[in-house]
Amino acid sequence: MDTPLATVLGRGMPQIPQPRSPVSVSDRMWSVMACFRLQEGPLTLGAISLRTGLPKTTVHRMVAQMARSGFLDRVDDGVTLGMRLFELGHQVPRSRRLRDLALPVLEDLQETTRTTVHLAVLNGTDALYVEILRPPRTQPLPSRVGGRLPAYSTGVGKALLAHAGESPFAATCKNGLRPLTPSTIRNENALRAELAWIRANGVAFDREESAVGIVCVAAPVFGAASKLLGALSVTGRRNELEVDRLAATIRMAGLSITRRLRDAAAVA
Amino acid sequence: MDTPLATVLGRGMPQIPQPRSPVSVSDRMWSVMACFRLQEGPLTLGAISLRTGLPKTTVHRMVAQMARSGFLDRVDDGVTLGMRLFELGHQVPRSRRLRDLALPVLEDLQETTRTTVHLAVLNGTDALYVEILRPPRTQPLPSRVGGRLPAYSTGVGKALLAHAGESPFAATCKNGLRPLTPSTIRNENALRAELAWIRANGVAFDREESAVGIVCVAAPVFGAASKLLGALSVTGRRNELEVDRLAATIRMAGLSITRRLRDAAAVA
DNA sequence: GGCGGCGTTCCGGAGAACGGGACGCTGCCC
DNA sequence: GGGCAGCGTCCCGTTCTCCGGAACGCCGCC
Repeated sequence: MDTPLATVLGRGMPQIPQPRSPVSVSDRMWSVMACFRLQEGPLTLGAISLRTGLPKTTVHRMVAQMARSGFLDRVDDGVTLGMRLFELGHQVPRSRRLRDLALPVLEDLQETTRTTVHLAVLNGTDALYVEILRPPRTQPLPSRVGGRLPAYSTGVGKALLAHAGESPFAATCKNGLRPLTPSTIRNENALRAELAWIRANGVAFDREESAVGIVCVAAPVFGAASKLLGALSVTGRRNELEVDRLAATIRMAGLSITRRLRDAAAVA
Repeated sequence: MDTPLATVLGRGMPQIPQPRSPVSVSDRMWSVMACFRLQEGPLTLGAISLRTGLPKTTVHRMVAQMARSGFLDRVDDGVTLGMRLFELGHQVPRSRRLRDLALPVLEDLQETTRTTVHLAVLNGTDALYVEILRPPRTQPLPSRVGGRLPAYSTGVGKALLAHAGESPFAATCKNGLRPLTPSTIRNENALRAELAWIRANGVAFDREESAVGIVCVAAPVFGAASKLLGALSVTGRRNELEVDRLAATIRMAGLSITRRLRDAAAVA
């Protein structure tokens, strides 16, 4: 994500005239798409060239091709991600199946708790939000469907990390624990202990670890063969949400979804 | 969409040994992604090879590259669309901006009418659903976020088509009007008249034209400079929804969103 | 008029993509 | 057990597509 393509390409580092590691077109296409940021308008070819480190000519050609294929859209003065990507994104089965089966339970949870409900999956070392239900007419929290946060710093993320086995944990430690707030876990051993606690108790708490003033309770969701599929959480402002009282409710919701997933798997 | 890649590639037609029209990798990648269908499990390499018309070896290599880039995910026994696509799909600005600004109004509409609310944009000659709000605990309608239907056959679609200018209308006629139900408009002149009526009245009705037993009322949404951005609709079962009584409400909602979009554009 | 930035076109060179062919594996059926 | 169909994978010579520097036309601005 933050890897500048120049690194991947072995460019922008003139001091080392490496034979230039072979780069697939697929890599280049990815890097072009990845340089679009949320909350930004269209990008010019020049901007894309700058961000990817690809020569202007190359960007020109690739954008033309990708626009023909529908990956990108040409708008009045620039380029944006294309509607075909929107379409494809909603067909990704990993998120889709989970979401569809979890939705009724999430709705119940949303209605009984009157708070914001999150559903997330683990992607690399990040928690990636798959669905968010907000109570109508409230100041929305900053979380976004399709957005991601480091797993160790959020409730859903820790619930995921706790049940995902050793390798994501190791990767997390290797990446380093950068604190988002004063309360974010910043120590490998503390994280290990926290995850053990989460495994033992079936819920994860987030006490202002991802954003100041925001707290949350989360529980994991499993599929057939006890495979970790995702996690759900209830989130709110510190003075409006009593996380301890909701722990049992969230665990319950997690188990409900797990049950639904297993039943669906049995039918299919 | 339904174009077999073999055609694009000039393959599979041995009788004409054309010099083989040049095909970009981007096209091939697109065709690989496009052969995944909703409600389907993972595909094997062989299946992808079959659907795209690409040689097995080529598919093997491309899938490997695309999986490395995150476009695809390798699962136990096959390949699926990757989580990165999910992520990218949610950043597409055309749908994102519209959705974000329309959402509060859609929620109000959902709450006051207690029915399913749709938000869609025009993509080619199809209506592409960008957001759907369903009343909790109801039998869901078949529509899907990220799904598409021919514009001429749905309420939102006709509202879009009516205000999209001549070219989408011409394309629609060229594609042919395939009826989805006995009530679907199947005549070019009838469609033209219907669209004129919609422009004059500001709302579009769908009386079981896209699915038997399903009716809907729709209205367009415009942005700055009166540019058509999308359309919204309220949908329900024939015996539960009185479309005529809701016409004014939907028009009102459409205008509210239009206003919000203009205000937001003025600020930005 | 000079200039910086934009998007665009051209074209020779080269390296990534291509795909036929062959291999090892599994599961199925005679 | 042998044959076989289908799977994923690997090898490797060919070649076609991608690559990107250079140059161009265009606008808006000091």
